[in-house]
Amino acid sequence: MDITICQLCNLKSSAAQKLSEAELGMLGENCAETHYQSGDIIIKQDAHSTNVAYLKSGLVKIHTEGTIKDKIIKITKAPAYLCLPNNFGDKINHFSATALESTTVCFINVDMFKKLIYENGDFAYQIILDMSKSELQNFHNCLNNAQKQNIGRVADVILFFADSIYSAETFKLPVTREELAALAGITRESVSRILTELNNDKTLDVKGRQITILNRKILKQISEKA
Amino acid sequence: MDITICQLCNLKSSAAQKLSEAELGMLGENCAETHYQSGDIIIKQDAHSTNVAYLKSGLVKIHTEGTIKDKIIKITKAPAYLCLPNNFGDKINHFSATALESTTVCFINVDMFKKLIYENGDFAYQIILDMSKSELQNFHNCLNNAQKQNIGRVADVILFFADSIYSAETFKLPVTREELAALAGITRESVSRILTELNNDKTLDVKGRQITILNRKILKQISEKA
DNA sequence: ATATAAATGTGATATAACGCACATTTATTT
DNA sequence: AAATAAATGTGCGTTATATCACATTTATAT
Repeated sequence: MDITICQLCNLKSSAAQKLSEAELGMLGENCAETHYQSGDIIIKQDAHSTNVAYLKSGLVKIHTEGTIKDKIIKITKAPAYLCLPNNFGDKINHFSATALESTTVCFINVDMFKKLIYENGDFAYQIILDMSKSELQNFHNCLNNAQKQNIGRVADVILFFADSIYSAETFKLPVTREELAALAGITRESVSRILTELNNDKTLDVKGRQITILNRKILKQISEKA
Repeated sequence: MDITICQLCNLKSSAAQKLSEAELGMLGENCAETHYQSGDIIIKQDAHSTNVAYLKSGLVKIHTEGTIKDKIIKITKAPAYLCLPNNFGDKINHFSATALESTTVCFINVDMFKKLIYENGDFAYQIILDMSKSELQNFHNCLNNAQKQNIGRVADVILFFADSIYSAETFKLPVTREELAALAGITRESVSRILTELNNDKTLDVKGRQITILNRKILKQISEKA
């Protein structure tokens, strides 16, 4: 395993920011940085979880390979730990993670990570905070996919990219229509039809993967009520 | 706040089992035990979260009050912390918790809980383990409700009660058809129709809320493939 | 014990969404 | 540049499920 200089890293997680110089030194000795291109698999479902994955830069999708179709659980932007729950308990990866753009991931030895939790309360608390936020986010998504009709789900996904990923009213989708469908939990065809409809409405401007929100108010209404 | 004698409690959480006598003493001084009857609200959505809720005995539903209909996120059996993510971050309850039977809950001062995380690595690690398991469970539910058709969701809920709650092939549902529907994310009418169907099939024996699994193999198949 | 409310079952109808087929556009490869 | 593959859009029939309406049973209150 390569040695990484965590002390000099300017993309530390909120938890790692709580570590002492000595602890960062230990972390660096048990940490390997890896680069991925769009489409590369970072974490493979059902494999044995060997390391904690920290997404230092880039964008990934967390997904499960179902018997029939893929379901995208969520899109995660750096900085973030990837699927921490994979690393505890049964230590089997319950999900896959795949890069959606050029990304950098630090793999941290689980035992070292555990050691830091044991020894540094500040670190442990930050991890708990992270997990709490992540779980609430997941609940939100889950509810979303449970009680809305298709157009509402699509509106929600568009707003998610605009607000949580790009912080912009215009952006290029990092996913295919197929993936957008897997994220919203609907079919590719329905995504197509709905985007066409929202484009005709002048709620969105859709040019391939380039999306511009033209009427945020309406989009939000659709997301909330439909 | 009443003083509770945590040292003598024989229903300690896996995390609390890691505490020293002194720490248990502190915990007891910041802990109040409350009893609830079926239907009583334990945690109210949107309220300010003031305490960590530990479910010492009983059964509760975690739910959100949507604009139109209620959605039951999950059913939680003692022993378990109730919605830990509510207590960190924004400290607003994102969910409600309501008793489904006679239950006992210990309310623990958040600052004390935080102190224990900071000071006792074993405790912190157990909490992280708990949260990991809980999150994986939630993901499972979420996927369930995302990719199955109604009969599969109902089969899943029945298997959940049989395996995770009662560990028995015959049991009395602790919920109405309406709540069963809110849990499966479908309508009350669909639940009725499906239970009738499974009863006619001889997959289940349905007598009101008394359910007996007659053909587990088929039920499992339905749960997995439909 | 009777009255009232809540929970449940079931038919008829409406509708959202899927699945299929195929045309068309956009990427990728050779 | 040409050829191949992948991604996307769209019409149409099918289907699962919601919704509405009302009968019936079960629970709760008076």
